[in-house]
Amino acid sequence: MKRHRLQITLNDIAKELNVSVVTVSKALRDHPDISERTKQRIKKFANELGYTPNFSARNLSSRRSNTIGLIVPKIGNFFFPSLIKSIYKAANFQNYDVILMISYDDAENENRHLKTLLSMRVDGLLVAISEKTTDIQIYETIKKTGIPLVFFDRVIEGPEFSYVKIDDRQGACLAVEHAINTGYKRIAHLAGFKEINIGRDRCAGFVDAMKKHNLPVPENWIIEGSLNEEAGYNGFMKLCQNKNLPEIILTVTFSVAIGVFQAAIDLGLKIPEDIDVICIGEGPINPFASPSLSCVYQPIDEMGTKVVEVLIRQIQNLAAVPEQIILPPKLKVRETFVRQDEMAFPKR
Amino acid sequence: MKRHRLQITLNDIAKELNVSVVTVSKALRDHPDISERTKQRIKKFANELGYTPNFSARNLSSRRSNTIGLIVPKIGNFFFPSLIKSIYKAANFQNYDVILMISYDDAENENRHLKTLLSMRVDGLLVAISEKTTDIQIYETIKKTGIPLVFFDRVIEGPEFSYVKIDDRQGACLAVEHAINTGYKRIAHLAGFKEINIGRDRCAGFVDAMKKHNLPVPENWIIEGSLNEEAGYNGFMKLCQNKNLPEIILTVTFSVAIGVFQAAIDLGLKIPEDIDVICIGEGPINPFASPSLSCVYQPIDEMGTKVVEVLIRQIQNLAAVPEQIILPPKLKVRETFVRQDEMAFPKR
DNA sequence: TTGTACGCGTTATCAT
DNA sequence: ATGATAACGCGTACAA
Repeated sequence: MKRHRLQITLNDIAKELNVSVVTVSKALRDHPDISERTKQRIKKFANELGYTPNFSARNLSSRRSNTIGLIVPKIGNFFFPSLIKSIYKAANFQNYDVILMISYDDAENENRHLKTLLSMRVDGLLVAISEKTTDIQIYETIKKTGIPLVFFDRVIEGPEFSYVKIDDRQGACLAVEHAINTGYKRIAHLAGFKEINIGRDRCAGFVDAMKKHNLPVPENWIIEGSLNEEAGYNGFMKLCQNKNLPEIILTVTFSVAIGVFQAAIDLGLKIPEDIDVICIGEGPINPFASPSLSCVYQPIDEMGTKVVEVLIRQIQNLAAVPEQIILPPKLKVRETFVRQDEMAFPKR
Repeated sequence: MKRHRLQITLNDIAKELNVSVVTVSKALRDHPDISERTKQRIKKFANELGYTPNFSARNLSSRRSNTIGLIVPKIGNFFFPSLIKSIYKAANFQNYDVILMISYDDAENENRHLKTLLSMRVDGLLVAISEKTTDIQIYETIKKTGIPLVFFDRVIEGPEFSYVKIDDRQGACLAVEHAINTGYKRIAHLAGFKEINIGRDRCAGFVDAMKKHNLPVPENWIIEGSLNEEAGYNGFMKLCQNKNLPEIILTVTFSVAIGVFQAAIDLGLKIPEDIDVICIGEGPINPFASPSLSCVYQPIDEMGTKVVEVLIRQIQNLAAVPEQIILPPKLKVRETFVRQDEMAFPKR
């Protein structure tokens, strides 16, 4: 299996042009050392030969990759693809390439990807942890090694870590208060697991609002589960085993809401007539589907921009201490939906 | 901006353990040369130190990356995320890491990503071209350089290229014949641009079926556009400017169908009562949304598996000539929907 | 302005 | 079973 793919190197160009490797290297990188004339000559020739710099060699020698690693738990929903786009945009603007990996909400995958990205010596890491991530040892190690690391959305809390996230607690609270203002009193919550900040905080916000308005929360009206459609489906089914149904359900994510819709179909329940739904986070539920799904809007674009900002500050050693940014959510009564992914993507 | 991140190297371990670098290298890679005892000793120590092999150095020295580059046009729909998952699975199973890049349907992005991946010296490339890709020069160059390259779904046709795709023409034909069998005669097509195989072939299939059944196709009932929601929205609006409306519309993609649904809402048209829709490709349109959206199912999983197979064959030089695989589509009358992205993700 | 020498961390080859 | 040496392709420091 010996292959000889003739990748052009600086050496090849140098020999051919009767100059030194260094000259070629500098010329191609627009180093001021080299005269405009030779630069042009070298560039032209390199181009003709189809020269592609060797990332590894460059990386090894310069000890910089100009690359940041990005790990997300999933891409099958609305939220992360939008966020990824925003991160790409911000990173490219600063001349960083992004290497994207998907953990599929699995802690082992996440670990493996972290190691791969570390071995690539990315300049920094952007991570939204998986739902299953409980062992934070690797992150402590990374922290110790000094590699810039910023969490977003799904974060590990602790003074030593940087992150950018939504104020989930307030978000949930907003949603519930909206429901209450609309006239609902019997409210249930399909929650995320307590192990992850999102599940924890949003549930706390739910409880906050209910307490504030002196509304009771039957124990079995808070159902914990994953953050995906399946959890929504199962959670709703479970909820419906009770004799007394709530009037409205707050779901921890948009995906969970989708699952609820599906379950409602299967049970022959109409939304919002029989039971209503409100959720945190939005997505491409088609407007014709539910006339009434309100939600708490997450400032996705701002989050992407901010998290890249923070990371780059760290990469450039401008941030001495961890930064923790908490963005405000906003209530949004659904009208129409614009899919961010279809927006034009600006050039670098 | 001088940073000293102490990345442990083989050398560090070697010195500390009073062995040579080579021994450490071999031990960590389970080379048969090394005795079990020293292997254990070295591995244990390396672990304690948190050693992470340097991808670049390894890559440079071994001239293999064990990595394949993957470029997709978008991730904001159902199709590509599912496909990506299937590709990941297949690639990981063969011990390849995947580096994913997104072109956002922009030819420049695609080019830039290709160069980045080439510079990383990935072992092979998997590409679904952007809607805007017309200049295929870079692919010819890549082909000449001998780097394994396999297109999927959105492909560049030509005997010199390998690809795995759906039989789009037959798919469209199937869809239209289903519509005809259902009783529809007045059928329009929101098509993709002719520049891309998908737009071309699916439109041809549409025409095939109409001709076969002696049904007329008014010129303005074939409307070309992009493959996204926006195109569906605009296309439908344009279609509705005609005096005579079709009974059903075949959309080139699922995303386009979504756009049609949205436009229908805005126009106050009911689907399927006023006008029906059928499409190629499926997605998470909620079952409660449209009782009648049938579609042509694309064997996503098989496609992902196959394309990785073909690529790895090429990487291992087992395929002397380009391979072109065309998978059969299948008509699917929608009942319920299972989101592939939420399926369990098998470990490597 | 151009070139020389060396090192980056790893692996392959060839000894011992 | 273990080790010395030379690459891999490029960038930096310094010399010419």
